[in-house]
Amino acid sequence: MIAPMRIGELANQTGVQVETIRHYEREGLLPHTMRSEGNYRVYDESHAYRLSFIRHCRSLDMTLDEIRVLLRFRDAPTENCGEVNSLLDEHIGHVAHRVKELRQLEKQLKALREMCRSAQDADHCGILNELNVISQKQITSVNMAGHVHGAHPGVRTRKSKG
Amino acid sequence: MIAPMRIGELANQTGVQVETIRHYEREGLLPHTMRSEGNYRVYDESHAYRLSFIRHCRSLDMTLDEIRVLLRFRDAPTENCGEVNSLLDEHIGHVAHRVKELRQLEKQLKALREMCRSAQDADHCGILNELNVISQKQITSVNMAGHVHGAHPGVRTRKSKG
DNA sequence: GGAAACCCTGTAGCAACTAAAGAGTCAAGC
DNA sequence: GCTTGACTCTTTAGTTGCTACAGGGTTTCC
Repeated sequence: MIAPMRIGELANQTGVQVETIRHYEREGLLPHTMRSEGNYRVYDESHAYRLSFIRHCRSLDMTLDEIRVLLRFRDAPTENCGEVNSLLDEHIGHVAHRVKELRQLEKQLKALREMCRSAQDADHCGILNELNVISQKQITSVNMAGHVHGAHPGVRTRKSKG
Repeated sequence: MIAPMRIGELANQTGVQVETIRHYEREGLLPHTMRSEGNYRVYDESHAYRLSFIRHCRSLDMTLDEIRVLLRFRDAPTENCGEVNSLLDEHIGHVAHRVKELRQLEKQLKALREMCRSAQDADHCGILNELNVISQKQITSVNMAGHVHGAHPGVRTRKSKG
């Protein structure tokens, strides 16, 4: 039995925001669904699965483009999946690269932090001094090559309207 | 001797793109400078230092907001710099957190990759099957908490106009 | 004096959403 | 039968830190 549902229920079932679902439709990751008389989107279980698939890929930090490729193979089960493998290999490479970068960064930051173990006047603050001094040298040394991102996410502060 | 220069020379001296410099001015990280007769921005060494400071912080993956705070203390050298310390501590925390996340992610991806050691028909592809199966469980398990970002950077492909 | 190199402002694009405005739909209660 | 509230719709703008135009003005050099 295929239970039809509206976008709100799909959102509840999957834990994905309503706006995000509509966004995925616009982006072509979810199909344009049937509409009810009142022009509401109508979903069933298969959409829930597809959406979960997408979110799982996202939780693995894949881009929507990458996911698009995976969905293509998911939709065409007889095709050779070598491309799936190489996509994943590349993605693993990016993640590994970013890990290396961030660990280096962590080291640098901790060294910097050591410059000022206790709070003092800012003109004696080792941190600010150090940031001033090194400036010239390593600009763009850690310049986010690859595709695994910098230090700041979507910063979902979620201040909400509580 | 303070050598005045225009934006292009500042860009050359610091290795920062012209547009980026203007961007920092708009964002209030660099001051609105004097203008020449022809309405050109006029810079001196102090601007170069400030810009290098900013870029160094950026290379440490700080946000412009964080850098704004640091600049405030850099500009007011007599204030207590405890906030500088805690800003850095927080930032280190975010980076460390993201490193942990990414290493976990790397593990997951490698495990996933093992599901399909050789290319085969997609309906037998262990990767796609696995992505379908796990879907339900760990949605939002790696959900980019903190502020150290996901797997994809500004993707500066830098295709350029060579 | 004319071309090349530089600079200006303003706007739009990237990724992957998130939020909000302004309107329509639907179920329940009085 | 009418209102209230929850839900949904589309469209648009905001987030971050730039980057890349378009369509002009200025300077410099030959």
